[in-house]
Amino acid sequence: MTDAQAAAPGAASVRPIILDGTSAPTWAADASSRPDEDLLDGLNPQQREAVTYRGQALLIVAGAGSGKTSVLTRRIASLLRNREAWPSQILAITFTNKAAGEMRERVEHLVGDSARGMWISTFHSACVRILRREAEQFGFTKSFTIYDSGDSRALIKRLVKEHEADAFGLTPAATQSRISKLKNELADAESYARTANMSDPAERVFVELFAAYQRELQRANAFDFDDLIGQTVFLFRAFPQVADVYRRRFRHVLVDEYQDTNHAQYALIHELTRPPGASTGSATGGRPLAGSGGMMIFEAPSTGSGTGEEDGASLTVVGDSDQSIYAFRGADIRNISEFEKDYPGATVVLLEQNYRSTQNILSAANAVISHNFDRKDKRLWTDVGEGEKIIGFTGYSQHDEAQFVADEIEALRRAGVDYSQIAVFYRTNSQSRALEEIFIRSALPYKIMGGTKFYERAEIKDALAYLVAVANPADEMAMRRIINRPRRGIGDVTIETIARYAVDQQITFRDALANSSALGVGPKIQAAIAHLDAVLAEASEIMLPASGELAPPTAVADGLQLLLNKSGYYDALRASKDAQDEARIENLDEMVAVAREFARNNPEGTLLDFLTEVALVSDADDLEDASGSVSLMTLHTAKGLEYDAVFVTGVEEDLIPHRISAGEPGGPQEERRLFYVGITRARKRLYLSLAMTRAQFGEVTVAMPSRFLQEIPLELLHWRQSPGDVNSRGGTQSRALNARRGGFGGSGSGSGKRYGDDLVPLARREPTGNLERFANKIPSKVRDNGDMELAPGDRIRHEDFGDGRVDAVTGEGAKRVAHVRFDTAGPKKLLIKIAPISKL
DNA sequence: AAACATGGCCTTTTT
DNA sequence: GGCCATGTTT
Repeated sequence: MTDAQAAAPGAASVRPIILDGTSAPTWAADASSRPDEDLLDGLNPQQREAVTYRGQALLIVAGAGSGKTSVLTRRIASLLRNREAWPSQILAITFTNKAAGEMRERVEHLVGDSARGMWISTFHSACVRILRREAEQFGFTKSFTIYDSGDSRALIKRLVKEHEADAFGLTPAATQSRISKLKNELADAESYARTANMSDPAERVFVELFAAYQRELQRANAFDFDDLIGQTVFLFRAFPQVADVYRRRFRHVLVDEYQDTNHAQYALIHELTRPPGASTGSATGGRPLAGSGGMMIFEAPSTGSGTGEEDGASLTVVGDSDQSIYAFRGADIRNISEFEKDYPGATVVLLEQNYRSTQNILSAANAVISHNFDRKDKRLWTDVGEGEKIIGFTGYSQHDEAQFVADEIEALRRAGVDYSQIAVFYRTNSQSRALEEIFIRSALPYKIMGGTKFYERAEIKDALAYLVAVANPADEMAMRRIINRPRRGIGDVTIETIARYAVDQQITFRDALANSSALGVGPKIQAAIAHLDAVLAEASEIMLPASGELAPPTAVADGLQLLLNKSGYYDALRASKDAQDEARIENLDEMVAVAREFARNNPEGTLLDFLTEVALVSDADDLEDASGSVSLMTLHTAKGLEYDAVFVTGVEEDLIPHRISAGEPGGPQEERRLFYVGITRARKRLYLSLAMTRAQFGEVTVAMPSRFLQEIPLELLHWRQSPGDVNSRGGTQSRALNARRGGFGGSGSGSGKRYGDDLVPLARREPTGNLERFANKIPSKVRDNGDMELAPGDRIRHEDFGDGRVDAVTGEGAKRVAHVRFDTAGPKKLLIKIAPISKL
């Protein structure tokens, strides 16, 4: 979004009619001609109310799958269609960038181009936009850097070391999380010091660290994630006239996922929706009127709306306290539960009808969540019918469990369910590995959502640090990161020499490089420094042309390419013998491609825009679609999404509920909500799976079924293989060696309440095998069958599945896939290159 | 300064 | 099982 759009009509001088929302909308008498009639099609009465209600404050309590996104987008569309608001007067906050993109798309679909100029973004993105404009007001520049948690951890680590804070038991991680929590409460080092017990030396050191951290951020012209929100609030409070600009501008503020807002975000919303004008009093503005034929007519400024004062923006929040899963990062459920107190006169609309899931899935969800004692009772219902039973499965190991998931996905696929309509959830990111291994072997297309891996790779962080060094020369962290990458023979001693020189001369670290001859370092090192300085200077000419000029769209990509080439970064990787460095080159090429893609999508995008996007949209998956692939993600990432078929894996004690949260106040309840969120993502089919053993950092541990499983009524759940089946004597057989059970093997024998019992039919079991064998049956060494020639009819032997016959071979080269019918394990697809198979 | 070896720690979830 | 920090060697 450009500033030109941001400054669309109505920003300060023009104000459209705000309907008096205490009673029925003004067009109610003439329903037939209202321009938003079609927006109400297919909505139930509560949803209609949520779309059409006009007033200062509206809380929409939206149960899972109750159509809240639809309601929210239609509400925005109706404001626009009825000419109650200009696009530029709408601020909609979502939780993720992905959700923001989808909402924008849906609103555009409803109202077309007039959606342009709306702010639909996350809290963080919105605050960046505000801060970039206003940074000069309080000691920053608009080219500030955004520190992600990795960056701030690195900085804190350095400070902890410098302050020798570890002697007081302050680890970098603990310090970082404490600072983050405090910032979420809008505390700073001074205000915290006033309440802290300063006779405790550890407290004193912490306060010192906190203050030093904040100083360093300011010096580097940088904000961390929490600052983006907190400093915006600070800005609004310290400069009311600045705040008023935004208060006048945003007349309709809508916040999704309100149950997951923290105090700082709550305060921000409060500041934004407060009546403007207290500081300047010049509350004037023309008003556009809805004219026939879509013409806008502007009324002369009038004296306000009755009271003589301007109202605050109207606020709409949407949330569901049963889906609050971010307390760990400061989300305060009271924001939603006390909304009516915070906004007297607020109206509440309840959406309880679910349009997503079958009754069986909903009943299970209701049953689980009802175990949370501290909630208002709310029951989701549907009229789509019972649907399939929930399928349970217990694997012998995480790989066995993963194999079940893979097999079942193939079965769904054969039954006509598209891969893109299937998702696999897990509690912790590390669980994805076992699934990935099996999926790769099974040639099952998948996509990991939300894992920020790409941008966390060292080479990508290096590339970004080069860009930051150009964009924000004050950022010493970035400079320190790149100064010896690639190796230039510049070690700690030289770095400290430069840093000292910079302090002495009162210049930045970056500028100190320009005086390499004055540093008193050896000639080789001096030349290396001068070269780096020259490369950075050349790059900034490309990416940051002199004021007035506009950089060409390709500037960022070109500049990055130049930096990587002339710095010697590419050369160093190419010269390396390490096989991994080849992949690093590919990643960097990918990074350049991302920059070019960005230029295509944002022809006017600057280097800063690019860095902002990368910092805030850091998971690349938000940008790509997952069409044709199964989606893998954590339960947290799953919030807000829905799929025809959902697998919730690792439903074990110590995983969900996670062992760390078990002891925390409110922890088990939050974990239950997390499980609830997972369940309610499913439209038609839900699978709950677990493993009896799980390898956690080398060690194999025995896992117990999650307590949450017992909260699901027996009749809703069909165990394909229950925990009891697996625990029974003789039950340590690998599933892979068993005949395919085809949906009747387990026969629902186990129950959620009889784990470990021995009363399970054993007929189909074979007597061999032991637990260790299955604990980790994936060899870590890379296998390469790339050359194996296979043709339909060939007999093969697989390490786990036994003998089978090749039905067909598809794909090319490294991606050749064998379709094999195993004598006992049934049909499988195998990636030939890596499958543990041999020809017979 | 760089390359290599060892030992400790760990893992919750994310903008 | 892997990351990171520290220590040792060249």
